[in-house]
Amino acid sequence: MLLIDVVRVSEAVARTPARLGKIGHLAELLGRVGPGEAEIAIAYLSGELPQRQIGVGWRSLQDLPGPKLAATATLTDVDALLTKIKSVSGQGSQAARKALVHELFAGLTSQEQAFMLKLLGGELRQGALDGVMIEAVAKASGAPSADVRRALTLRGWLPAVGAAALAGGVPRLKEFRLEVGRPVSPMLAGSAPGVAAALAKAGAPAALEWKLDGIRVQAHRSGSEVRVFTRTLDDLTSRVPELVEAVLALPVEDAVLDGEVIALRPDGRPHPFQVTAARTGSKIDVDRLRAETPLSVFFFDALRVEGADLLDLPYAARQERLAATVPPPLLTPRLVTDDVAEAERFFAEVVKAGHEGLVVKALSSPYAAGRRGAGWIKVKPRHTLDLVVLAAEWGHGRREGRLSNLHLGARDPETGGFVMLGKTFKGLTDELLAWQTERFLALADGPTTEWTVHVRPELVVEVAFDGVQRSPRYPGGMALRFARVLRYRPDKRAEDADTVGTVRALMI
DNA sequence: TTCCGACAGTGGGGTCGCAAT
DNA sequence: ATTGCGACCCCACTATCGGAA
Repeated sequence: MLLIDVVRVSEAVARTPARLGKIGHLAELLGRVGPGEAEIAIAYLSGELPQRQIGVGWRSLQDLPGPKLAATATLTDVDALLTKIKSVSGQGSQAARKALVHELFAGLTSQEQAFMLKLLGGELRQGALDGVMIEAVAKASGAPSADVRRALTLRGWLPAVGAAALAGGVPRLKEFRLEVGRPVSPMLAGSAPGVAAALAKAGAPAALEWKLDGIRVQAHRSGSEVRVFTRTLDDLTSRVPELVEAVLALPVEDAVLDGEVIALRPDGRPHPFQVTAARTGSKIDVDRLRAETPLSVFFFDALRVEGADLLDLPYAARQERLAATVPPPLLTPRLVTDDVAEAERFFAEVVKAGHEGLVVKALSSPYAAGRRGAGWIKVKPRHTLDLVVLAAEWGHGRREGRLSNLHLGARDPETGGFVMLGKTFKGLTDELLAWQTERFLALADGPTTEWTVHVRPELVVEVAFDGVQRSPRYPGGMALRFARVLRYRPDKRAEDADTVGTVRALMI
């Protein structure tokens, strides 16, 4: 199949707003792709590469050669070149990689170049990712989408699942099973503004588990072999020896467990997330780091124990198997209750202990991987500040032509100026985007670049955030974590905004 | 007919490893 | 030694479609 065929379908999908329409376009193409190229087509059309990452980002995509006139590149040709690009590493590799990227683009028409640019830049934005592609694979293969979804849960990679479905339908999909050593798509949590709302969603009684601010881990053990995977199914094994040892010490030969690793201080309170991230992100000199910043692990689910798959069992039954497998110090603290007041007390307790919050879990829900359903609901405390808008950046995609991303500042009473604490684009409705674009242009003042409009510091905005973290980037040495706009405060002036001192007092 | 669950899009801060400067 | 880039960790929120109620 030619690349141009895929490009045309991608463009049609992007033009079609209706999901069913997108699915129709995708399924039509999947119906005519050959078995050798199905995986490539599915990957490209869901914005991914069969190679996953190839070490080429936006910077490596500058200064590309001009287009060819005739579209002759096949999917196989392009795939082979991408594999070659990925395989290049070592001294002088950047020049070699650049030459190969050059070669790739020189063989494409301008239409194909535009597509590859977006695909490699991770910005395909055609309104179809895994969720839509699952339906397209189902339609093209004749298999129920539930079977496709189930296979994806167990395999974690849709192009492989889709190719199998197209080649062999339901029987081939049924061959995907939970395998020790191969990661499963992890179950994710939705969110609720408070404990009571979360209990209402999950249905009482529900289980409340501590939410630890660390790294999600899926641990697989088969005999003396242990492997650990992250939320995105990357292998983390070599970076977390403590976890490997803990799993090897369990009284089972065969298990798949879900949990969180976190760096705790000697007094048992958690380090800031940055400390855990730095520790789990390092693969050099892990033994030395381990002595300085040991990791603890807390498990909260069991997907398989001694040959028995537990995914379809209700939460309560999985908990029983977990408790029978893992010693109490390695279990995530939890409480089962239907009493809102008791739940609120538990929430206050976990926050006081320095942790992130709670995850509220329905007792009956199976391990529904990959979807943020109502089975698990997270609850976190929320801070707010009144900050001053210092500048705004032009948006992209559906926010094109609107000033979108706000630069937020706290008042500095000593200098009379403002100290930038970070940016946010979250919480803005279309109406608010239109309003602020107009307002900011009227307030424009100071240096204005291609992307940024600086404004007179007059508008006060109420911002919610999860915490204040140490920052190497911003002048105050601190930044807001997960900042989002709640509302503008036309009733407040810049002199009424919160000060740097207030923010500093919130830093961990 | 209305409601609501699932999805895609729009980006945020921080850290590491690696290659180039 | 320092810097820039790419890849991953953590993530919140709104708009929209289409099936459920």
